[in-house]
Amino acid sequence: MSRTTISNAYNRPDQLSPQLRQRVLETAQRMGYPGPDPVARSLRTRKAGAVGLLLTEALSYAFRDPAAVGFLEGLALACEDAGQGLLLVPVSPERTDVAAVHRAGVDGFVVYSMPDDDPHLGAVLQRPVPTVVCDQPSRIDDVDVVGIDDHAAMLGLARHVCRLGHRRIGVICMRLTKQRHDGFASPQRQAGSHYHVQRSRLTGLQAGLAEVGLDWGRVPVVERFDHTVAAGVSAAEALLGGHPGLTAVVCTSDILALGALQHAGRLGVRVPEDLTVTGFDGITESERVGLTTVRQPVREKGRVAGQLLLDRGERVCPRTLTLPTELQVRSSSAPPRV
Amino acid sequence: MSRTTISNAYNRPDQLSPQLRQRVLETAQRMGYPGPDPVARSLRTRKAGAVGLLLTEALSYAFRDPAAVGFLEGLALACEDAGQGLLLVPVSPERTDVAAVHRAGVDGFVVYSMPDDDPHLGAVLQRPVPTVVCDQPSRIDDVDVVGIDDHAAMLGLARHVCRLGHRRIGVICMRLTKQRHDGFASPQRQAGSHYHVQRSRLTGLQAGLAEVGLDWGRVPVVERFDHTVAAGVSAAEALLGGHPGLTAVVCTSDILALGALQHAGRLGVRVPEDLTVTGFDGITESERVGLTTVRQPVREKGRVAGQLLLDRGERVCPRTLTLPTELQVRSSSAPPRV
DNA sequence: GGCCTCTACTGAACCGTTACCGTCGCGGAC
DNA sequence: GTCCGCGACGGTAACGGTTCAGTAGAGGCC
Repeated sequence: MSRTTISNAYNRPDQLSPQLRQRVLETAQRMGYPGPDPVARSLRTRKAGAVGLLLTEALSYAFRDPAAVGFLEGLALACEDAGQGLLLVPVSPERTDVAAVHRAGVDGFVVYSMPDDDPHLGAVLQRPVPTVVCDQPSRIDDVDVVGIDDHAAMLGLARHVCRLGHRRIGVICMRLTKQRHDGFASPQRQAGSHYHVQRSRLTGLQAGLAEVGLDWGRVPVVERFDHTVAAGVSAAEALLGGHPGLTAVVCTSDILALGALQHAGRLGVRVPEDLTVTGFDGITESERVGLTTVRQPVREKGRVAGQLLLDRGERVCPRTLTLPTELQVRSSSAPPRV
Repeated sequence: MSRTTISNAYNRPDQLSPQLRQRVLETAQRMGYPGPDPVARSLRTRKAGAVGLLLTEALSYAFRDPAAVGFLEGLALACEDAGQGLLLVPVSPERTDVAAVHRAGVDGFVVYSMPDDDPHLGAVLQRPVPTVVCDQPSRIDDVDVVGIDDHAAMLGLARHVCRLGHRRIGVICMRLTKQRHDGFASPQRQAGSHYHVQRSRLTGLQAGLAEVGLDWGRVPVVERFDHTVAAGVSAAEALLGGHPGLTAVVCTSDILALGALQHAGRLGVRVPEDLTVTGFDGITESERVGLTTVRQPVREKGRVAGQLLLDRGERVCPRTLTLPTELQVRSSSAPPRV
């Protein structure tokens, strides 16, 4: 019996008589044939049926960040709709081991918020498959980009804080380099950050403060490598400890802001009466605690990234999608005490 | 130049002289050869370099469940350590479309908490690759199993509640069938549940209540299809509305318990003075709100599942691992008012 | 009966690698 | 001078499918 007939029995039931098909399947069952091999099929059809995802860091890290999980959810949703798998590519955190990218049998890649100069990104671009980059500007041609306008969003938040009357403002931000650094970050360190998202948020903030004449060089910025509530606590401690007169703490993520709130609570500092605290992302928890923040559509971002990758008809020109953000003014921000 | 040499240039630098290798790579670059094709390589080496994961339902659903996210994190961690990818297999929620399982190019599968009779599970077992099943007993030979003892864990919780003196107890549980059903669930409906986890927790509870002479047939059990805080709220509303005399509400998940707490708060019912509420899972949020619950090591579960799949030396006999759980007594449980 | 069409099935060519083994040239030992 | 060993590289055959271009036979039509 010919191989073609077997193939048809599995893939094109209408191409052969039901009884022959039945006979083929029974025989296969009897002989312990497990059905067509997916890899061989992929080789021949030149379709892997899956999308590769490169996450920032150690995978485990991403799963603790609600924004990343939301993104993942949206992306998974898009893949599911298209019947495509989603392959989490193992990115060794420190190593330059790009082999995993080369070994990924996928029809396209989504790169989520990687440091600018990451070798993995380079490896992805070498691969002859379409790619969508998230939260990262791409000078590279032929690559779709989806993200938000971090600069403008943070500018809006800065204006809100300034309009309330705050002039003594401190900042807590996420990691700026791949190397661990916990402490105050100078303007040149900020400018040299590997992470586009953090850079943009800081420059947005800077622009906002400049509008009311504040000198960015005098604004204390505390950086934390870990992105956890605990890191937010310790950052707030360092910030308020070194600058007791601050009336507002602007954080570049909700997680860090939650930590700042927690620290204020322990200190007996009332929010917002004594201190204004703001975040960024709009995670679920932020609403519950009344955190003023910028909501960004993380789930939508993932979904759009997936669709951009999968729905490309014969589209050739790369697209750049900027999703809207929304300033969420809640109860953690108020005018400073006179 | 022979193909073998090219292959060696990429994969076995020690097998050829540096200058030849250099020449090969340069020529490849110049000719636009993107490096060895991962799919063809997989076909030849019979290794896909990835593990497939089947999640309960629509992927998107899982990402909202902290327990599932924790599991995913642990599994991703294990895969990352082994340099393996993690493929999220798109499981169409309602459809019996098993094709995605057949098309997944993976070296093994992890099946996470699927309904007993799910056709996808059957399709996985047909595939000639090792499989690890989670939170599900497996009569099937040749399959590793990892999970917790839901029955015993819930029995422990039940004893705690009974020892406090509660006798008028209501229950809120997650979905028992794939078909949507929101409302009270009779004992036979419980017994007919497709979800082993829910079944075990309920029988554990039943056993615990039986020890103090309570008739399970008289214990109201409210089922909710959606696993959200909002569903917990509405379930608590139905439960307390129909049975005003209850002194304790036992929930089979923390998420639902959070909803019950919320509903109690809105009602002005004090916890634990007027009402005891318990959960299950031990998610982060449960600690913050002081929820009495059973902590299960979700991350560890994922990690162990991955290791079981990847580390199997020449082990043949299937293994069953039962991870420990821990009763967490917090401030949401107390003796009933006299 | 010859021609044509249609259905049901088959043969052979690829898809892009890697594993296995053979060959070739060279230097050193006897 | 011959033989052996070794390092470096090349040839060939799978790996397990799908696809495309057939072919055999049945049946309809003139």
